[in-house]
Amino acid sequence: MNRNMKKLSKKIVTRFAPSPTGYLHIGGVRTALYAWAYAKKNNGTFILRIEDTDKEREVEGSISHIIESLKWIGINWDEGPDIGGPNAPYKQSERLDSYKKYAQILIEKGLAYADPYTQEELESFRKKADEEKRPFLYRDHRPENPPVWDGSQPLRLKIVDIKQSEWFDEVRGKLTAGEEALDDFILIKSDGYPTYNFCHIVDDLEMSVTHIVRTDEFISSTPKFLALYDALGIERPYFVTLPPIMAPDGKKKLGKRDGAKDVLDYKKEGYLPSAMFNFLAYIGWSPEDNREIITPEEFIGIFDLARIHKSGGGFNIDKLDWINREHLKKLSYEEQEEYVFKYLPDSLKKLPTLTNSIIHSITPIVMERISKGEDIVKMAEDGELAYFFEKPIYDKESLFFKSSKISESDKYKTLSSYLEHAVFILTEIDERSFLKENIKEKLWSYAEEIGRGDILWPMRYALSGLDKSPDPFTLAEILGKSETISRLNTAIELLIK
RNA sequence: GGCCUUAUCGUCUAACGGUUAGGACAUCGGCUUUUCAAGCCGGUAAUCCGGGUUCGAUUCCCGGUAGGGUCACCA
Repeated sequence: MNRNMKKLSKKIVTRFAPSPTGYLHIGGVRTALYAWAYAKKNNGTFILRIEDTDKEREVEGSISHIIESLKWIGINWDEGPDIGGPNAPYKQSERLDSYKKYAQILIEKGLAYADPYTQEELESFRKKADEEKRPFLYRDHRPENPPVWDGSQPLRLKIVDIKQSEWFDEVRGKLTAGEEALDDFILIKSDGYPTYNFCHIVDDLEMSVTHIVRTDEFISSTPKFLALYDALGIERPYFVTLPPIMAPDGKKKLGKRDGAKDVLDYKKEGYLPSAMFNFLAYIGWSPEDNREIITPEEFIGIFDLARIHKSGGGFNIDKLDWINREHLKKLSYEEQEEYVFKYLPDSLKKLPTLTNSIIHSITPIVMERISKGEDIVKMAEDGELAYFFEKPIYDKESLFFKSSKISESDKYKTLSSYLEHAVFILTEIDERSFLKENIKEKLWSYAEEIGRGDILWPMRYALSGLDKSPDPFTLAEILGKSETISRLNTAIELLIK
């Protein structure tokens, strides 16, 4: 099947092509997400390709880390370095023969030549141009009789048609660039590896990539790519330019230096992959309706290149937290329990009092107070969970409600008598009916009689030992009848001692 | 600096010549409530500036301003 036939069949092929220079941050994942979603939506092919032609910047273990990151978010690929495919290999360092082949074609066409200059000579050209306040262009120094390329020197593309460039971008529309954007760029470095500028085009050609999805930093070099497409006589792909992701201050592009974290850090912090997916999908794209919460399936269904934004979107952690909450709410009860248990500190997990039943009971309480797993750790550290597992310790003065109507004289005796009465009422409740609604109902008229705050606050405090906690009825149900009464009696003893 | 590109509430965005400029996050207030959280209801808040085109500009054009990108033997 030749290229024209492929074109006719209109099979959409996109790719994500990271360099193995470290972890993947949200910018990279967002790019992958859009390329993937577009292929999925159109029943096309999504390829993962590793651009490892810069051996100096390569970081050991990056590839598996990148793969793990993409998989966590739910992105899968039809062809890639780990699973192979019809256009294998998918690591550029293993495709050097292809690049040599196309380089040879260009040499034969007289469109590529060896660069005879040393790095020092180039540097002085640059410096001179800089001093004269004009842009440096290699082609101003293009050698008249370049040596035969033997592989030890860089191979450059000879730009034969210096002109204004013009192309169409699926997001930005018509784009243009001045002549300065065109220069004799390096195709193959002196170390034998191709440059990105060259090899990504060869690979995209050989892998039949139809849509190039990437961020806007490549707009400036697109004229060079166009020159290469022309030199090789190949058809231009569709360009899909994504807006940059800005740092939280909205002032500059988000980069690793500005705190762009490894996406897997978000996993560690307890963000759900579906929430991260949702969040990333909305940095640079928005749906026609006003929905804010979206599943991957829904996203693929309504994703549309025409609705990709032109301007940069900021990274808003508050919004991510909110989205994560919304996704947490959508989890099943069992999943929520697992989630809560997962983030409990080991110190709590080891406690014999930590039963499945307790986990079951505290899950809703925890879930409505957190937006991510890290918050559970924080709650535990702040002692906001401890009272479920061990008896609270507190000062007896704190048992008194702030706007208590109890008179100062005999206040300990008065409050202890209130609590004794509460214990009496609770004792009457059958163990099986020791549920919050029931407890509240039984206690309510007495609470109304003496003043709600004067009994509900002390009760809650006796059960939790904290200024802030869930309501006493909920606490009583979770702790159970005997523990509840035991803790109330402890408070009574403290008061009358 | 050259070239390119972008511009709506504090933040992210909707609007494809005619809307009381909509929504979300954040924030503030109210309801509920013994406290916290959650929930519900409500408020404050925006078209960068200046010219055009048009009966009418957030929207189209030009200029300015500000932000971003890029000018590598990095991708």
